[in-house]
Amino acid sequence: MKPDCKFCKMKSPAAELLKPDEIDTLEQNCAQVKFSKGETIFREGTFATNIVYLRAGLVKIHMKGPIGEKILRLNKAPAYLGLPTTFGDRVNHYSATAITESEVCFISLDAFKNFIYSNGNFAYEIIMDLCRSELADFQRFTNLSQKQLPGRIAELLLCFSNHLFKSNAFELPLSITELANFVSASRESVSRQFSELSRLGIIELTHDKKLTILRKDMLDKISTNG
DNA sequence: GCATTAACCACAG
DNA sequence: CTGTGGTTAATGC
Repeated sequence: MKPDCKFCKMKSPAAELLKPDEIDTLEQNCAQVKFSKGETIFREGTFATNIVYLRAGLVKIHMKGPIGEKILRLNKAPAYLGLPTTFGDRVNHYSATAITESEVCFISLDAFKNFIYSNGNFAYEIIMDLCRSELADFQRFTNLSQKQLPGRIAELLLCFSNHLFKSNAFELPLSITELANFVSASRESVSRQFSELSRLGIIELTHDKKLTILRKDMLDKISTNG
């Protein structure tokens, strides 16, 4: 699909700083693709030949661990999906899979590099973006490794509610098994934890994975004391 | 010891 | 893929 970068409403903060001639270059070096739920956008172990930008949708970033699959984070549009995997090495160190229908722009690596060399403001935005996600990751991984399971689950639900969906009611974007891979726990333990939270009246979870947070105050407490 | 936490196994829906 | 029950190893009081 032919992109229309000039008038794109989903430009990244960095791309907003590109000059008109650079936008033209971007347009000529960018391909827009739709992915449906469950489709792989790029796969661990394959060559990373493009910059991948998520302009719509929700994506999970995941990699194979010694035991099994590990979900590293969820990315909501707008976001670059593969900067570390593209600049850090020639092969992808992780995979990206669409969780909802998604729209992705593949940008030629050379064009993107040239923007970084020639446009300092652009480069600065990219660095900020990378730093913010590194800080968020540091926070998440220390919390993950030091909180007990109830705290990890509570934190995850609060994150969904506060940042991802900005609502107290939402549909769980991942299966229980995936949630377990996300918080580094067994699927059985996660399942039990949800039962427990329901039993205590803190959440309500229907069979079609619609979740409502009834007692956010309790979740906050569990997340903190985790 | 005794209690708690969470993984592993098995089996049913 | 989920949910539950039984069992078990590790850890803390």
